[in-house]
Order: sequence, then C-alpha cells, then structure tokens
Amino acid sequence: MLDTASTLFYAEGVHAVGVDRIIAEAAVAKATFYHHFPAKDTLVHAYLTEQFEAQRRTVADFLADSASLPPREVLVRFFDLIVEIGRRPGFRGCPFINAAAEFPDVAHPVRGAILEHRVWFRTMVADLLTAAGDARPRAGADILMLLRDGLAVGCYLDDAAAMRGIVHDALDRILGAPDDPKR
Amino acid sequence: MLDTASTLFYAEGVHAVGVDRIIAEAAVAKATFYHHFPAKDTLVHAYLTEQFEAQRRTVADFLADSASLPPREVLVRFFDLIVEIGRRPGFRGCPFINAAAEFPDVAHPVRGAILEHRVWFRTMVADLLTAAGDARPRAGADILMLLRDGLAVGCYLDDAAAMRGIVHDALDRILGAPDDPKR
DNA sequence: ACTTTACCAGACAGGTCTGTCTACGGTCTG
DNA sequence: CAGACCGTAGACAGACCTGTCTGGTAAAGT
Repeated sequence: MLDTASTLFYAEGVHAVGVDRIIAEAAVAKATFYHHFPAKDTLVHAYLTEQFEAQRRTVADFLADSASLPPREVLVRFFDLIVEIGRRPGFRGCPFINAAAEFPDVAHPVRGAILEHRVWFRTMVADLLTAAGDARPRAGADILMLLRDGLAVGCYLDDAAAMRGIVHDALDRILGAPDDPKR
Repeated sequence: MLDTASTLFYAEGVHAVGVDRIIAEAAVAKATFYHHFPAKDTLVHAYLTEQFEAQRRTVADFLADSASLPPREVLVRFFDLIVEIGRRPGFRGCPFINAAAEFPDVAHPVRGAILEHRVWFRTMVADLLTAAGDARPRAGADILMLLRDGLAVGCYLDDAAAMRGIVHDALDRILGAPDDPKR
C-alpha cells in the first residue's frame, strides 16, 4: 500500500494523486486505508520517511562497498551513484525537493521530514570530506549540497546523460584536481 | 488577473490553487476568466511566461548596470543578485523547478516553457563566461546551472542568509580564485 | 468459545474541482 | 438607434476530493 502510494506520489506529485486512486491501485478497501493512516498527510509523511530510509540503505551499502577506496575517490563515486540514479528511466527529480514545492507551510510535518533528510545528507558529505582530509569540511559540504540539488534538478529537466561529465568537472574544480596537493 | 494567479501559484503551488480562488481574489467573473484563458493550463503557461519575462527584464537591467565592471565581477554579482532574491521574504524556490515537480508530462506546454527558461539561462551564463575569457564557457555554464538550481532550492529550504558566503566560496572554486591567472 | 484485530465492499456526506451556460448591464461604433 | 462587444453575477453539471460509516467475513490469540 505504501509502495503503491510512493510510486504514484513520486511519479505524478502528491496533490495530483487522490486516495481513491491509491486504494484502487493497491487493491485495498478504503476503510483499511484509513485504518492504517488517519489522514492522507500521514501517508505523505510515511512516503517521505520511506524514501529517506531507502536512501540511507543505499548509501550504507555504497559506503560498505567502497570502504577500501581512497576518500576522494569515494566522494566522486558517490556523486557518480547519484547521476546513475538520475539517469534511470522514470527519474523525476528529488522526492524531497518535489514535495517541498507542494507544501508551502514550514510548520507542516512533511517539511520536517524534508529538513531531516537535508541535515542527514549534509552531515554525511561533511564526514566524507573530513575523511578526505579537507581543511573546511562544513564549507565543502554546503557547496556539495548545492551540487546535489542542482544535479537532481538537472537530471530531471536537462540531459541526464551529460551529467556525469559535468559533475566530474565540477568536483575537480570544487575539490581541487585529483593530484592537487592543496586539498 | 494574471498577477493574482501568479502570486497564488507561486506561493501555494499550481494544483493547490483553484480557478474559483483566483477569480475571487482577482474580483473577476468566471465567464471573464474563461474568456481570456480557455483552460487553467493556459493560465499556468501564461504564469510561467510572465515569470520568464520578468527574469529577463531583471537580468537585462542588471547587465546594463554592470556593463563597466570586469566580466568576472559581473558573474559574482549576478549570483549575488540571485541570493538576494532568494533571501526575500516569501521566496519559495524557483517557479520553474516547482512547476516541473507538478507537471510530469514532458509533452505538456508547461514543460516547454520550463525548458525555454533553462536554455535561456544557460546560454546567458555561457556568454558571460565567454566575456570573462573562460576557456570552456559551455562546460562552465553547465556547472553554474547546477549552482543556480542548488541555490534556488537551498535558499528555499536551508538557511538563505548563509548562501551568500557559500556561493562566493563555490564561485572561487569553480571559476578559480579572483587573481588566478589561469582563467 | 469468545474477543480482538484485520480486512473487504461500497454507500454516503460535504466539499472543491474545472468548465459551461443563462441573464443582465454597460459602452462604443456605425 | 441598433448591434457588437466586454464585462458581471451566479446557477449548474459532472467529476473528483477527503473522510466516515455500515455491514459482513475471516483469521488469530486466549
């Protein structure tokens, strides 16, 4: 049920998908739906929480797989991973950014979930930069957050196939050239 | 009427605002509305077109004001301008990115308008880079496009007050340090 | 055997959505 | 003066929205 909702919410937008649609697609009775989720907003929140957890799993797997690589290489491959996801058919941008566009009220729980995800991402990147011996990991993380957001938008709206090269170029400039002794 | 719609669409999202709401706020009869715009989609398209034209006016004014400055300084101030707009109260991100989140169909005219805006922006930045003597203006423009998108998202969802410093740092890294002879 | 829990099917209420239509009032032009 | 045009006010259709409620089924725990 949550899976169905997630697919629809992501593919078409939260406001564009009604409860009727979700229960029809999930082959579930309406009463059952409202038994599990007292309101649609709750489901939206659950949708984003699930996205968050899926991303955390993906990143944990990635970090486990690339534990033996030099830290800078890990960062590059991390962004390669993002591009790879952004190139997959059906990619429609970052679910958190998209949800934020539909929820203007900062006090709404959905916005809280979005914020949590952003804090997590920034912290994680800062840790990677620290591991790479960056002199100012927080500042770097702020910049790489911009890069990530831009990447999500760019893969959705522009030529996703070209993004890999662009990101490599950007990372070389932001982190310094691969053999740059400065960073 | 278009002004009212623009304000509402931007502030609350396109799907969240109904025609009834617009005609009430604009103090206009329903028949009048449908006389000017055969469908709501037409109004949404007009909304984005108007945003596009407003941005072009802003940029034209900016370029006219900064014609005497060195090209690299123009670029920095251009991004300062974006940050300044992003810090204004009521800023809710880029209207084009937000609209894209609500319109999944690439064939929809709204998506065409979004694309036009992106092409315009990229071309303009490439021209600025060319003027600054950049060796690879297209590549630089692709990166600065990422920066712009990230900036719009960041000003909306993160601490907009911190963005100026972050962007200056990012531009130094992307364009090279101010006195870097390489660029 | 009894209760709790989970589920289904679907009617229903009350509201909002887009879009059409009627009926009426000005105002400008030929 | 007549007709074309532009606007208002608002009823209306038909679909869809969220959320509630009734009534019945089935399984699982105690």
